[in-house]
Amino acid sequence: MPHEALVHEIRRFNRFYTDLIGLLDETLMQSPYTLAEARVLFELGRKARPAGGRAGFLARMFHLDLAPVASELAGELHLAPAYLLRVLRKFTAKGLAEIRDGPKNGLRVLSLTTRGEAALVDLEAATNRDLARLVVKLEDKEAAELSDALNRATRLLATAGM
Amino acid sequence: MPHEALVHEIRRFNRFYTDLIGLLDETLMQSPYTLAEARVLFELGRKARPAGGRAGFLARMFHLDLAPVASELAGELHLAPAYLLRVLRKFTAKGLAEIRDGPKNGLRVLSLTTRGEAALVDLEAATNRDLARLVVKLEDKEAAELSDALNRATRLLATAGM
DNA sequence: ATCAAATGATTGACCAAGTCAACTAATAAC
DNA sequence: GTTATTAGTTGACTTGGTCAATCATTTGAT
Repeated sequence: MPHEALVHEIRRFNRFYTDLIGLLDETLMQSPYTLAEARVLFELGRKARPAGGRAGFLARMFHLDLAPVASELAGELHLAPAYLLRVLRKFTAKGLAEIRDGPKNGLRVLSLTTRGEAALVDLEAATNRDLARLVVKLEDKEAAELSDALNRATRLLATAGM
Repeated sequence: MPHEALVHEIRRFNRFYTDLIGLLDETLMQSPYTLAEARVLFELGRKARPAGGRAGFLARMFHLDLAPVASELAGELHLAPAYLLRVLRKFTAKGLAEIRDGPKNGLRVLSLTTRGEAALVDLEAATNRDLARLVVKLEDKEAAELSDALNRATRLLATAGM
């Protein structure tokens, strides 16, 4: 099969890339958060609205509630519910996040506090700084090529995976 | 700076790719090995010669005659020496690997037993099967494109990183 | 030759990340 | 109204991984 070579290429890339992001993870470890905690923080930032926050106009109109429910987050991050809860407890204890009862009771709606958003901004700044240091050596043309390569890879792997 | 957009693209790719290999890791978790253990097994297979002293078929195939020393392996895999040793102990207990004194005494030379190589073959077969299932949906032309994209990304990230 | 750093390996004690199973609470189904 | 389901929650526990102290071998200085 002609795909066998591709399999080996992917594994080679895997080794390479895993090593690379391993370096970035180290900076993440400098932060007061576990890898899992950092992922939760990121995902909350991507999906949650602030505690006091109003839903956006469209969101209200079409009942698109983007504030994530605990189980939803657990599913997306592949975290055991019990463990996610511990992480969230830690966050609430530090005043970074809030857990409130949702409209459908029994469900819990998650949100970042202002302080949580600040923490997220800090964390993103740190990882961005690291990545920036990594790519700063690239010529503009190379940067464009890398961007293109990553997009292609994503698109192809995604169509393969679904 | 024009690189800022690239940084965000890399992070997006990171999320995507991490998720993807997360799926593959799951199959790895089905195996009796930890992720760390699996990595040690892989690396031993890539570098170690079998106990008898001749290079194993994998080593021969890739022209690697390098019997790894414990500290070397710990460095490459970024594992704490103490932890690597535990993994190796587990392997020797199961008859998968051997630890012998090297020429420079004080150093320890590692090798896979025949049984260890068999275990490695099994493990590689499993992960290859998963990857194959992933890419089988690609047209030949797409497969070539993916291969190209991964190679470009590797090259560019490598030159950036070093 | 001898003693002092230095490097690598090893061990036991320890910590914390993550799991498991049992339980509560709210909703949905019949 | 009773049962079954789904989400959440908690405490007990397992185990992956770390830390600090120790042993062993080597290297370098005097």
